[in-house]
This record gives sequence, C-alpha cells and structure tokens, in this order.
Amino acid sequence: MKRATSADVARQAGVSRSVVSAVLNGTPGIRVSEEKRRAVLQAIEDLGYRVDVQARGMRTGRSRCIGAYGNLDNPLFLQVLQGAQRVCTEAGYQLLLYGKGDRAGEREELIALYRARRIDGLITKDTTGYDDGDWADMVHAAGLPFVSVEGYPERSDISSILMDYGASIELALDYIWKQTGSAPCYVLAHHGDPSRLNWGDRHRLLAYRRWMELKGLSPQIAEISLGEPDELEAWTGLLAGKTLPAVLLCNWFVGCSRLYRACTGLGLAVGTDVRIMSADNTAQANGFMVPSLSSVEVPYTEMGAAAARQLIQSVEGNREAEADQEAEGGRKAGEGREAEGGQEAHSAHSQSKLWIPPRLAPRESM
Amino acid sequence: MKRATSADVARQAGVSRSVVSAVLNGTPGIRVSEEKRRAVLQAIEDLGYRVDVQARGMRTGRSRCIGAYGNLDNPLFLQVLQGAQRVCTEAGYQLLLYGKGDRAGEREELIALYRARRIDGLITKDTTGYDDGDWADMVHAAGLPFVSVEGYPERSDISSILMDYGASIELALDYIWKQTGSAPCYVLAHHGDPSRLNWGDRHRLLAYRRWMELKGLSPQIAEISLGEPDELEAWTGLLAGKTLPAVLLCNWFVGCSRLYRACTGLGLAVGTDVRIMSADNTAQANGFMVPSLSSVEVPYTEMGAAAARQLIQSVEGNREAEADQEAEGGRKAGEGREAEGGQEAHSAHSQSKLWIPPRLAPRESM
DNA sequence: CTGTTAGCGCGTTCAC
DNA sequence: GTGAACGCGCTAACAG
Repeated sequence: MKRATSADVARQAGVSRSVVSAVLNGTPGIRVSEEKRRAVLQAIEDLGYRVDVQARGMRTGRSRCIGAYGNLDNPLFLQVLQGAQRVCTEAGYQLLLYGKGDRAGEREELIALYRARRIDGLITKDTTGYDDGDWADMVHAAGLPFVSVEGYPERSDISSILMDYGASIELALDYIWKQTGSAPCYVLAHHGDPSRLNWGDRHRLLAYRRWMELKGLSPQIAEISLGEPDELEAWTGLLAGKTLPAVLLCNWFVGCSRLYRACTGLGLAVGTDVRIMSADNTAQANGFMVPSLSSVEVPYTEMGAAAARQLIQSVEGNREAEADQEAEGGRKAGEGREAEGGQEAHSAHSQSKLWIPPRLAPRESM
Repeated sequence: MKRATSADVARQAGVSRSVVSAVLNGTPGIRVSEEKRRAVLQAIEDLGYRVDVQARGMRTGRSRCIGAYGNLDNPLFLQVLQGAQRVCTEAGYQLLLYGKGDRAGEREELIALYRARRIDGLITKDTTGYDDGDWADMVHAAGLPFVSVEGYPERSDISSILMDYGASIELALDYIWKQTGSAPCYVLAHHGDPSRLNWGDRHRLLAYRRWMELKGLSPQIAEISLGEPDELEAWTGLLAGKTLPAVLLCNWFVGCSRLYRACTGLGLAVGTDVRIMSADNTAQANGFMVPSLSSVEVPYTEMGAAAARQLIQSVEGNREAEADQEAEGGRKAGEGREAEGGQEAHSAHSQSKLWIPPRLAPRESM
C-alpha cells in the first residue's frame, strides 16, 4: 500500500485537491457542502491519509516545530520540556530538542536551524539571570522568535519567563515564622567569587534583608563557598556556632544536602535539633532525603508551558502581521518569514516579561 | 534581506542549481570543478544560505528527524535523550521529543507522525520488559523504523537496547563480597502483586539465586510491597530481624530510600550498622543521600546513544534498499518509503537485541 | 454559495 | 556540467 497523497484523497472523494485542503484547514473563501466534507473525511480515513508536513511547510514557510535548548544534565530541564510539550501538542506544534553541549558556536546552530526552516521559534532554559548581548543581537538579526526561561531578566527586548525570587524568600520566611516562631539564619552557598553573586542570589538576599528589617530583626547571614578545600569545616563551624534548635534557610538545594551531611557528622538530628528549609529547590531529591526536605519549588513545568504559549503566540502573531503586509504590499507566500531588522518583529513588548509565582512544598525538615 | 534560495546561490556563483545541490551533497554522477565548487561555497557564505530542510525533505521523502518517546516525569529519560541527541547531531539528524502523557491512543500519534513524514524513525524509552503486541503490529504495519530502550526483551522482530540485569546483580554481589566478606540479603521491593514481577526483577532474582548457589550459600530474600498501609512496619521488621552489621542489596533505588528512613527511625547508622547497596539506580539522588548510596548504574546515556545509532543505521539502510529496488524496478523518488508488509523491512535481524553492560558506582553506604 | 483550475515554493535528480 | 521535470499541498483567481 503506497502512501496516499491529497490527490488520492481528492480522487476517491470525487472532489478537487483544493477541497481536501479546505476541509483540513477551514480555508476562508472556500466553502464546502456538508456532503462533500463527509466524503473527504471518509476518504482520508479509508486511505489513512496524513498531510505531508514537509510539503505543507514548504508552501507555508513554517514548520510548526519549536526548538528547545537547554542543559540535558539538569533534571529540571525535563520539567520545562514537559510544560512546553503539553502546550505545543495542544497547539499542533512539535518540540525539537537541542541539548546544550560544550561545543563552541552551539547557539549559532540554533539560528541555523531557524534559517533552515526546521523550527519556527526557540525556547531556551538558561541559567538564572543569564544575559548574553551577542546572542540577543543574533536573535534580533535573524528575526528569530525567542523566549528565554530564567534568562535576560533585565533586557526588555527579549521575552523571558521568570520566577520571582524575592517572593520565594518571603514565602519561605512566612512559613518558617509560622512553624517555628522565629526567623532563620540565611545560608548563602555559592560557587566562586562571593562578590559576583548571580541575579537570583542577589534578589533572594535582598528579600531576606528586607523581610528581617520589616520584622525589626537583624539579618544573620552565613556565607559558604562550595568546592573549597575547607568547605566541610565551614559547614560544621556554622552549625557549632548556633544554639539549638537552629533554624536555617538555604538558598539552594545543594547547600541543604551539605547541611544534612554536616548534621550527621555532628550527631545532630535534622528536623528537631536543626530545622532546615531550601529556598529554591533545584533537584528532585527532596522526598528521598531523611527527613524529607521542606522547600520552595520553582514551577518549571508552568514556566515551560508559559514559554511555549508566549512563543507560539509570537510566531502566529508574526504570521498574521505578514499576511497583512502581503495583502497590501503584494509579497508572495513562502517569502514571508525573514529578518525584520530586529525592530518591528517585537511589536508585543507589553508581555516581554512574565513572572511565575513560586510554590511552597512543606515536608518534614521544618 | 530576504532569505536566500539555492537559485540565488546559483546565480551569484554563475552555475546552475544542480551544481549547488551537488556541492552540498556530493551527488555521485555530477562532477564539479574545484573552481566552481569554491565559487558556490563562497556564494553560500556571502548570502548566508541554508538549505530549506522542508524542501529537501519533500524531495527526498525523509525528514532527517527522529522521534523520542518516553516519560517526562522520569529524570533518567533525560539521559537517554542526551545519548540519543549526541549521536543524532553527529549524524546530521534532529531529535523530536514526544512526551508520554496519559491520553489514550498516544502511540498511534507516533505512527501518524511518521506517516506525516515528520519523523524517519522512532526511539521509545519503555518500562523494563515492556511488551505490547498491538504496538509491535502497528509498527510493522506502518513500516516504522523503531528501536525500544528496555522494552521487548523477548521479541525478535523488534529492535531493543537492553541492560543485562543478571550481570548487574553479579557485579553488585562481587563488589559486596569484596567489601564485606559476606553475602547480602536480597531486598525485593515491588508494587502490587508479587507473583507478577516485571522482567527485570525476575532476572535479578534469578541471578541472585544462581550466584548464591555457586557460593554454596542459601539465598535470603526479603520481599516488601510498596505503598501498602503496613509498609513501614515491614521495613523496620526486616531490619529488626538482622544481626548487625546487616548487609542488604536492594533491587531498586526507592527501596534503599525507604531503608535509610527505617534505619534512622531505629537509630541505626547506614554504612556501619547497616550496609546498603542499590542494584539498579533509578533516580539521580545517590550523591545527596547521607551517607551517599553505592549502586549499580544503568547506563542510560549509552543506551540512548546505541538506540539512535541503530535506528539511523536502519533508516539509512532502508533508504539504500529502496534505492536498489528503484534502480531495478523503476519506482520514482519520493515514493520510496512505504509499508513493506512488515517482513523485509527488517532485514538486519542480526542486531535486533543489543546488550549494554551495567556500571559499578561505589560510594559510602557499602 | 460552491467549487475548480492553475501555478507556485525549493531543492533533487535524471536524461542529455 | 546543464535543463527540465518532479514531489505535494496551498491559495489566488476564476466559473458555474
């Protein structure tokens, strides 16, 4: 049995190919009687016909495919993919995965993917506060519809889906206050130079200071450098200096994991002697910890979904804009998508930044 | 600046479009002088030309895209994707992600994707020992090039990438013997009916029994049903019945996590009082446990890579086979890919099953 | 209102 | 090395 084409369907249903297309796409301007419509659908069913997406794409200049770029070592990227995938499927789009490796010029390949009409737009899961001007320029130059998850918090010419790290800290602090009646010491674990905190850490720290100030309390901040040779001593030193029960809020899951270890080493019981909470969960191991770790969850699934929604809207918005231009200017179909000089392609600046609220996940450790 | 087409390149380089194509694809039968070849490459560079993959795909009947289907809730799927992606990129293929949801008829959509020429083949990450005859039939009927990761261990007409669970148990037992000088109790945690163990668990159990027999020891097997109301008592009961130090080999990461918890409840120290190992790691939390958990790792990255390699080989093999048929039979290009009745499409039965060895990951818990 | 005809888009490939 | 046909679906223009 050969692959059926629209010509086959048309023949079988006794209509012309245009009608087949019209039935499938609801083309305005071509009305089809109920009778013929049914005949077409029947023929499609009988022949097992599927539109050849490549032929369609060639004609329309679009692939109905969206690229997703991110670090495949990070399990959380999977949540972003999950959210994006759900939205894409609902909208009739496909998700093309492009894992971050360490090859140079990798992001250029993403642009190439767009120029090859393999994708209509791109979502990237970036590190918190990521902001690379060169990449932004390339995106604009290519006219690539683009949404960053967690990147470009401060650039209005790039669409981003962001979490409010300040709100996350407040959520945690309110919860801790309710649970323990006291305010925690804020444990700031970080890699490398402490004076160059990332965007998220800066905002978290700020929110902690502000919250403490509002309560009339003086902030207690412990700073720990991960990966240093004296890291273990730093953790035990931190714990040794506290009166029990100690109450700690950690900026990061990894810090909590280290704290659990230090507690075990000192014979302290997490959950009673030391109460711990993670401000932003960056792993999926909370439930496996003993005791399980309370945290604020970054809603990556929702962020991925929001990114896909925004991107698809942008892609289809551009499409309509092109259709309009075509109507008045006389450009031909299939030539529509092209570099716009980086300006008018971003007509919807209004929704450039979308903030997704964090979610509290109370468990046993506090 | 408009999108450049091959016609633009040809004009700029002063050649015909066929030459552009020949330069890019090394078409046999069309020889191009070094001079013209350079002119073409230069023009491509100048114009920023990229082949429109949809136009190419339409002509060749292939998308150079591979589908990947699996459960996006499972972090390990990410490793499969990573492996597959690396291989695909190297071979000039793209990976199309299709997350497993809970909609009915989801797998049919994968077939539809193939019929729509969106993908040339499919990889699925299945549950261990997955074997659905209906799906296998659909795959054959559609002529879909297909490789399952962890599924269909016993069906020779489906290609699979499998891990040797028996070898995994032996690896663990040898390691435990070396570390402790004794043989462990095998802890078999499972969901639901214990008489209906999955394929992996059956093989693990068998391997444990065989290994113990060879050593002249009598197997000790503890069976625990997850999710039952008396589950916690079962774990503590298991530990209470052991003389210390207890040595335990768990079939699954999740069981280990429960064991850690039970130990903490009983005041037993994991790593000294109770020595624990996970036979097959199914989470990415080993390093976060306190103490960190020794395990045998399922090499999902390698399995994904192997799946992609096998699939691409199969896709391109079919292509050549079609080209041959075409040469003698006179079929036209673009009609090549079609259902083959489910027989001759699988000429390379020889490599139907590929076994990937497990990997030992010793840490602190044993 | 309902539908048809014709031509297009872009890269590949075969006959010359 | 070239010219021309081709694959398949979409859509503008046109006709009953």
